[in-house]
Amino acid sequence: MAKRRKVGNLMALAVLSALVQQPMHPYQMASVLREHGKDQNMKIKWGSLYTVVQNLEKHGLIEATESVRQGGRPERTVYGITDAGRAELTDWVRELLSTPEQEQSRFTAALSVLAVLSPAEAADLLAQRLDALDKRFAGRQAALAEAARDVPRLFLVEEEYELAVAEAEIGFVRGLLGELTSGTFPGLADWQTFSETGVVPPELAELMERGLHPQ
Amino acid sequence: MAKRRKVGNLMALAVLSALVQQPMHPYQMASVLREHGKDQNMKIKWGSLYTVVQNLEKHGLIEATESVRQGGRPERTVYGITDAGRAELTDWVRELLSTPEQEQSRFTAALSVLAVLSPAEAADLLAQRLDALDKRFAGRQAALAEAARDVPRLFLVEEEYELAVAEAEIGFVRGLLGELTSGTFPGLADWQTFSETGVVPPELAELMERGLHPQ
DNA sequence: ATGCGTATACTCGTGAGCGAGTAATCAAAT
DNA sequence: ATTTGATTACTCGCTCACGAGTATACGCAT
Repeated sequence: MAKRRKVGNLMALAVLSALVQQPMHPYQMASVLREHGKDQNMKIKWGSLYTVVQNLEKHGLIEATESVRQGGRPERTVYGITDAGRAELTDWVRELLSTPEQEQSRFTAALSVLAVLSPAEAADLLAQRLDALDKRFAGRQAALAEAARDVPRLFLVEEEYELAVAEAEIGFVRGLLGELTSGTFPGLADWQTFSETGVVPPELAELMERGLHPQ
Repeated sequence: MAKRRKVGNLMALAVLSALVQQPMHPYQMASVLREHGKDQNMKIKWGSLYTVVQNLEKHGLIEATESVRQGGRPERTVYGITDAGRAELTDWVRELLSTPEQEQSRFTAALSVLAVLSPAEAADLLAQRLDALDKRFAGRQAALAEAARDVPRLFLVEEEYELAVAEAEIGFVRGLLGELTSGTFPGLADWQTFSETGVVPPELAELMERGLHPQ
């Protein structure tokens, strides 16, 4: 599934959703997005913003409505969403919502090459991560609670989701770290000797040959 | 933090980790990665693979050791990792492991524009997602259990992590869906009338003006 | 012996993504 | 009065990612 969108960048989604409210010029989009806390999850890349706006216009999803100049400032082109744009927006949301897609996280990548470090160092680094995760989580949770006082849930669900996932990551890291520090992680001794001497334990060597995930 | 890597693509990490085992040529890297189930999380893009290998060589992290031709096949260049490459690998893993970075997920993006759909449709789509998630989760869990019979935990942690996160997502979606179908989601009535009539409830209109996340 | 499908092993062109730079305006400070 | 620093508002050009295409060889059937 996941048909190719004319404009695939997720920033395009944000732009379309901003323009549904009212027409605006690119820089204003950025401000609005920032106000709505979208920049928390998605850093605003200036290059992308203007490229995306161009592409959206090229594909008729938005259109330049007017071009204002105030003072000696560079001219600002105001864009509005078209019917095609509105259609694309809802269709896109429908797809994103209904069909999960496995995305590659950097932490997953790190875990998949965990064996290049020694167990002790891995534990140390995981402890650092856990610390950072805990702090960040507390902050975000507080901010969410604060916002929930006057913003309806509907506009906070994405943050709730992120926090749910963050909590799961914290749990996982805490668990793994616990196993490493308590020494209950299975195969810890083999990993230890391998990292010290570079010697691959015999039962592992055989696995290397035939591949880890045989069908 | 997160200093710019000379080669930033995560496929480079996979390549380096493959070359730590033994020198090989690009196509073999792909095979090895596929055998180790890396293609599950990270689809192998041929263009990227060869670009990444080139870049790694350019920056001295790997080097061409020999160039074999067998039969009339195109010549295969065999690459080995350098000391600089080994250093980069461990340094990179250290960073990835210790410092969390918030990544933008497509589902988060979808949730942040949830209001463009009607509550009923949102519920319907979330139900579809939940279904897909459940199926995929069961499959992956079974595969993990199967693999765990002869592969050490050390090489399965990344899949355990993914499953932990997947479980959290399932829980979140199930919860949200429940609130929508049972009607207990706060502000559901407002959302409903807005989606039918396009009328923004007064207490919301005011929020729009001053921004959702004021500092 | 010849055709056909599949595995091997890349190459190349396109286009997307983005950081760093630019330049004007405005407010406050010296 | 003018220097400084922040805010507004973009532009440019490089790099990177990647899909689709290419071409050869091998095995198996006809």
